[in-house]
Amino acid sequence: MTTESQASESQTAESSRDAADRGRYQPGPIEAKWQARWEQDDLYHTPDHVPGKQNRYHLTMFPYPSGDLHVGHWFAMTPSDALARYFRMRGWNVLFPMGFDAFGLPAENAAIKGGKHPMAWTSANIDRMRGQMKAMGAMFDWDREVNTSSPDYYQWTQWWFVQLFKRGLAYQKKATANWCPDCNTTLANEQVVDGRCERSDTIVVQREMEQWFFRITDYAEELLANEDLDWPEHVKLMQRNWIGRSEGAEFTMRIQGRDDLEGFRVFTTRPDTAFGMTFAVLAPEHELVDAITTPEQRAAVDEFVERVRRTNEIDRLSTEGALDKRGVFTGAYAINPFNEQPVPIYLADYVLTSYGTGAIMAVPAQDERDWDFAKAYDLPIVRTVTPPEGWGDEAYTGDGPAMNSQWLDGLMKGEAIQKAIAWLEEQGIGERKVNYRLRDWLISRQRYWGAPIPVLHCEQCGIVPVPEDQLPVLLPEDVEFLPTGQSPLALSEAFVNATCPDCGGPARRETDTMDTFVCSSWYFMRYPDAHNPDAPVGPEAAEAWLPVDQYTGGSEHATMHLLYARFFYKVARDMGLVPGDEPFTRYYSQGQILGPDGRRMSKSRGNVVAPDAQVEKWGADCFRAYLMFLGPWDQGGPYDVDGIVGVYRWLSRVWAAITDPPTLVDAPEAGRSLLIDAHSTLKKVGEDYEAKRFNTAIAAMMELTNTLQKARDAGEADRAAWNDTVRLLILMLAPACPHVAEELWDRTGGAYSVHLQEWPAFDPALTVRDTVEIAVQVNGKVRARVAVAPDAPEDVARAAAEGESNVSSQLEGRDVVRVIYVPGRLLNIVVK
RNA sequence: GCCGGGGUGGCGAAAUGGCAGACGCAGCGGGCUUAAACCCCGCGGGUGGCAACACCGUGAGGGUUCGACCCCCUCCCCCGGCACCA
Repeated sequence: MTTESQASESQTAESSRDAADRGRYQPGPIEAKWQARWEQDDLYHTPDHVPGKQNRYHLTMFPYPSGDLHVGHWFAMTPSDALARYFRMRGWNVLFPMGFDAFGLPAENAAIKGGKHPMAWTSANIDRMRGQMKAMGAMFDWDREVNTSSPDYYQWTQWWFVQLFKRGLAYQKKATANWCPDCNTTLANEQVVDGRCERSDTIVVQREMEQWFFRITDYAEELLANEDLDWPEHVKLMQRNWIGRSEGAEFTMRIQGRDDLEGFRVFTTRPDTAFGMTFAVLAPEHELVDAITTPEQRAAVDEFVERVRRTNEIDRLSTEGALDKRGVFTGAYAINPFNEQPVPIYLADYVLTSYGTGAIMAVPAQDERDWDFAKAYDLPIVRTVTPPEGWGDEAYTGDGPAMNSQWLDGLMKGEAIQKAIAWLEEQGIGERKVNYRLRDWLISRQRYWGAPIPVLHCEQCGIVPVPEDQLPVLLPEDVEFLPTGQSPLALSEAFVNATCPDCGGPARRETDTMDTFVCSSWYFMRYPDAHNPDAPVGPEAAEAWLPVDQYTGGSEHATMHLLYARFFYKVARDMGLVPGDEPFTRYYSQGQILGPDGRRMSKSRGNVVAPDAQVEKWGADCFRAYLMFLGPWDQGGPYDVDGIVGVYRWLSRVWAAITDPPTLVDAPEAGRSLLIDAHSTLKKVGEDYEAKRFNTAIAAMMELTNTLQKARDAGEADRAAWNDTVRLLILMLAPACPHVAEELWDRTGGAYSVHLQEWPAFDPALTVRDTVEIAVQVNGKVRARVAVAPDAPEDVARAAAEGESNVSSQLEGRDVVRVIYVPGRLLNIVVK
C-alpha cells in the first residue's frame, strides 16, 4: 500500500506550498496520465465476443462536427458513458461507439464564407472534436468510429438507396415541395417548423419540383405500433401523433351535368354525417379545378388560386384573417350520393392537397371548420347528429342519435359509421379507408455536401440505379458549390455525363444529394462492423450486437431521426439483414442543458459555457459528475457555473480521505456503523445508476464521503471497515469519474484497471441499521422521535413512545382509538 | 385549441402514501491566516418564544385517508410537442 508513505510525506512537508499541493487533488496530470495509458492498452476496444460474457450495445447520438464540443454534448454523452461503464462492471461486454454525422449544410456554408473546402473544414472539425471527446475520458471504442462523409461509409448509404429503390420504396415524383430560399434546397416536412426552415428560420415556400421520396408511409402501421418499446411515453406519443392515423371512408362524388368527368374522391372520418353535406371543397391545387370552373366564376377562381399560390405557408395556416377571402365558388355542383342532392363545390385554402384526396365533403353541423366556412358564405346547415339539450349555435362533433339521415336515423355514431361504410361498399362508390398524417419522406437536397443519389437518367432506359459494384458514386471535389437553387453537382460536366449500365448509351447522373437524415438512419448498424468492405453490416456482427440495447439522445429527434431509423431497421429486417423488429430496444431522452440565464445557449446571447474551460479549471471527472449531479437527467436545466465547486470539494474530500487516512486499528465493533453506511450506499448507487438517477447516486456518494471524513476526523478507524469502505467508494465512483477512480484504485494497491473490476455485491445484512429513529405521531402530528430496532414489535415501539413526555401528555385523558405502526418508519396513535 | 411534462427554501434539488427540504450552491457565525483565497467546524422554510416547544408551510381551492409534495376533482401559471390532417 502506498497510502501510508503518502500520508507521512504530506505531514512532514507542510511548510512548503509545493509539497502541500502534492497531496491535494489535482485532476490535470491524473487525467492526462490515465487517458494515455488506456489508449496505449486499448482498454476500451470491444471485441465482438468475449468468452463468458454477454454483449450489450449502448449508444449515444453522434454529433454533427460543427467545430467544438459544447456543454450539450457533455450533458448527453458523459452520463451515457457512466451508464455503459456501470454495465461493463456488471459483467457485460459493452459496445459504446462514437462517430460523426459529417454531411450537411454548415460545412458548405462555412466553405462559401471562408473559402475552405467542406471536406477540409469537416475533417479538421472532426479531428478537433475527437480530441475533445477523448478529454471526456469516455469508454468510446474508437476502432469503430464512423464518418458519414467518408466514401467507405456513404458507399453504403448509396447502397441503401439502391435497395430501397429495388424494393419500390424509393421513387421520384413531381411534387410541391418545401423550399427554403435561404438554404437553397428542399426540406422534409419534419424540417419545417411553424412554416419556417428549422435550420435558417427562413419562411418556407412551396415549389413544384421532381424530387426523390422514401415510401415511409408503407410502414406507417408498423411504426405506429410502438407501445411495447421501452421508450419514454411522451416520445412514443409524439411519434403516434406525428403518424396521425385516422380511420374513415373514401368515396366518389359525381359532378352535376358533367358525365364526361369521373368526379372526385373525398375522404371523411364521419361518413355517418353525409346526409348533412351542404357543400364540397376542393384544395386550390386540385387537378379538377380547371375542368369544373364555370365561365362566370373563372375570373374569381383564377384570382383565388393565384393568390393562394403566392401565399406562404404561415399565412395560409393562420386561422386568423378574413374568412370570406379564404374560399371561392367554382360554379359547379356535386351530387351527394347519399341523397342525390346537388351541393355547391367551393375551393378553400383550408383543404390541403397533400392529405387524403385533397377534397372533402363539408358537413357544417358536425365540423367546426365547415361551420365557420358555411357561416361566412351563407351556406345551409343541416344537423344530422342530435346535439345535447341546450347546445348552442355551433358545430357539434360529439356522439348522439342520427337525425335527418333516412336509414341512419336513431343510430349512434359508431354504428352509423359502420352502416354508412357498408352502404358505400354495396353501392360500389366507396370503401373503408385509413389515412395518415405522415407523408412520404422527401430526401432530395439540391446541395453539394451530401451523399449523391446513386441513379442515372438514361434516354433509352429511363431511371437506372447505379449497380452495386460501381458504388460509391464519388462526390467530385472540384465543384463550384455556391448555392444557385440548382444542385451544384449539375455544374460538373465530368460528374453529370455517364454511361448507362444497362444499354451502354449516354446517361445523366442524378445531381441531387441525400438528406443527411438518411446517413444517420443506419449508422448504428455500421458500428458493429465498421470496416466491412462487402456489406453495410455482416450477419455475424449484426447477430452479435443488434438491436441497440440502450440508446440515449435528445427528444428533438422524436419525429425525425428516431422515426427514420425505425423505418430503415424494418426495411433491413425485411431484407434479412438484422435481427428483431426495432433498432432501439430501450431509448432514454436526456433533457436540455441551458445557459446560466436559463435560456438556450447560443453565441448571440453570450451565454455559452465552454466545456474545455470547465475541464481546464475543474477536471473532466468533476465536470462529468457535476453535469450528473445538477438534477434528473431527463429534465435538463440551467448550467450554474458557480455550483461546480461543490463537486470539486467533494472529490477533494474523497482524495484527502483516501490518500491521507486516519490511524487504522482493529476495532470491528466500532467499524460496523461505517460498513453499514458503505453497503447501504452501494445498494443505492447501483440501483440509481441502473435507473439513470445519476443525481441521487452522486448525492449518496457525497454522504458516504462525509461519513468517511467524520471517521477520519476522529483520528482512528477500524482497519477492515475503513479499507472496505474505501474500496467500495472507489468502485462506485468509477463509472462517473473514471480518472480519479483509477488513480485512487492504483494508489490503494488495486490491480489495473479499476474499469476491469466487477461491480461489488452489497451484503444485505449490512444494509439495515441496528436501531432507527422512528417518528411518533398523535393524531397525525409528530410529537416525538424514539430509537428502536427496525423490526421492533409494536408493543415495544409503543412503550418507547409512551415514555416520551410529549407523547404521554397528549394521550392524557383521551381514549386510544387506533394505532398504526409502520416498523422502521413511524407510530401513529389516534386518540379521541 | 389539443396532447405531454412540470410548479417544493434565496438557488439546483430530495422524498412518489409514513419524520418535507437529503445532497449541493449562495448566505451567516466561528477556526486557520499578517491578510485574502483555499480549507475546516457550526447555523440554515416562516412566525412566536430565552428555551423546551407551539402554530403555519410543497402554485390556488376542495376531496379521499389514521396520515397527502405523492391519489382524486376544479382552477391558475411555466416548459415542450402538434395545430385547418377532413
